[in-house]
Amino acid sequence: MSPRPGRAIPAPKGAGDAESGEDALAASLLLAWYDRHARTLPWRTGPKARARGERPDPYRVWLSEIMLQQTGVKAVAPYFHDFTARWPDFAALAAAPEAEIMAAWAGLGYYSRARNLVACARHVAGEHAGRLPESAAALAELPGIGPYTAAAIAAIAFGEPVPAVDGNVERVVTRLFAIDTPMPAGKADVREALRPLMPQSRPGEFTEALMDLGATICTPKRPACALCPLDAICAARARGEQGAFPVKAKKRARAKKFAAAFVALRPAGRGPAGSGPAARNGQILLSRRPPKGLLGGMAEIPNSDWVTEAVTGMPKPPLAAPWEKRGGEVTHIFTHIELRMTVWAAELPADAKAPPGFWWHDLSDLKGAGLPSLMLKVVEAALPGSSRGARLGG
DNA sequence: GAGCCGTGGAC
DNA sequence: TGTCCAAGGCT
Repeated sequence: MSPRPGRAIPAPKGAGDAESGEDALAASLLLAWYDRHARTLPWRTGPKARARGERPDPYRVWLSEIMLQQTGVKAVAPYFHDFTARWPDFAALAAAPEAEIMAAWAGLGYYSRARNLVACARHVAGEHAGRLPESAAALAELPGIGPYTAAAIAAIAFGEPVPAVDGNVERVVTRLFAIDTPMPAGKADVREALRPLMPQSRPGEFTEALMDLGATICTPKRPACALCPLDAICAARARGEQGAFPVKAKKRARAKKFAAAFVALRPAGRGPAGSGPAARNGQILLSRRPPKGLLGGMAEIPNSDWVTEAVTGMPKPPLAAPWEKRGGEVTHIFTHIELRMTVWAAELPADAKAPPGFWWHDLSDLKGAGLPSLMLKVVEAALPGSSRGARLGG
């Protein structure tokens, strides 16, 4: 049960202990590698500027860390640019309407992050004069900031030598020390194994180095051990068992669910009648999901209850109209649900009123509607081509 | 501790 | 086609 079976002699943990020789070596090797191979990312301060004493903007570090929770760098980058351009600091973000921020987050997923982002920004702006607290312990009190994010911000933005264990670090460290405690319980072992490695001088860069190593060299499949700075001291590598770490439990199968979506359209209220298919210049009926739960707080295409059996007829629509099945079926995969939505559409008169809680939105500004990806798929199925310009992953 | 909570890319 | 996974947090 030792957290570090790969080490021959456990390091003493007494107060004031210097790093063990092996720990210091590992940290030194990793930082030297980072100096040559650090990824350049929009929210970072690179090794050269760091050496001049510069630190990254805590607001940008915080924003990036929230966006990067369970989300790849490639997906985050355009959202990060958009957010920092529109809201450059805590005060600006705190002053923005929540619906606007939710719409800007649309497509990035895990929408509770956006709600917590707003709550956190307002708390920091209101209670902390627009500045983040600097310790991991204090950061962890803020909404949307858990153990990992608190440690990452504290280390990267404020220089606190605390171990931040994300998926990358988990993989690197379980392999380095051959830690075989199954996740997520084993995360505590990873944290304790990492703690004595944390360099006092460059904890932020050390944290970034672990993540870069995990993202580019110590990958889940086919790790590039020949290029790894820790190759010679890696316990899993010595055994030839890199693929065995980290140990994880199997995931449950996804539940299948069925529903119907209702794409209600009305022509533009004024101006010349459009030539060709009038719908793309018209409006679409939207509603808002309950504040919590799946897609909580997001705009949506009106839709039926989600049930476990295939839908045969037409469920109750949001308003009376000549509904027709159009665009077949949309399949969308969530983390734990596979959803199949049949798409119904109807053209309404230009003066059709939106029922209470619903509103009409211009199809020419579909992106501004802030629809999550599932709902964009529904629109695309009903009106091919209409979502051009929206973020649809193509 | 375990389930819930998005999305898109890689293999 | 199915599976895993990505800088996790909340309940």
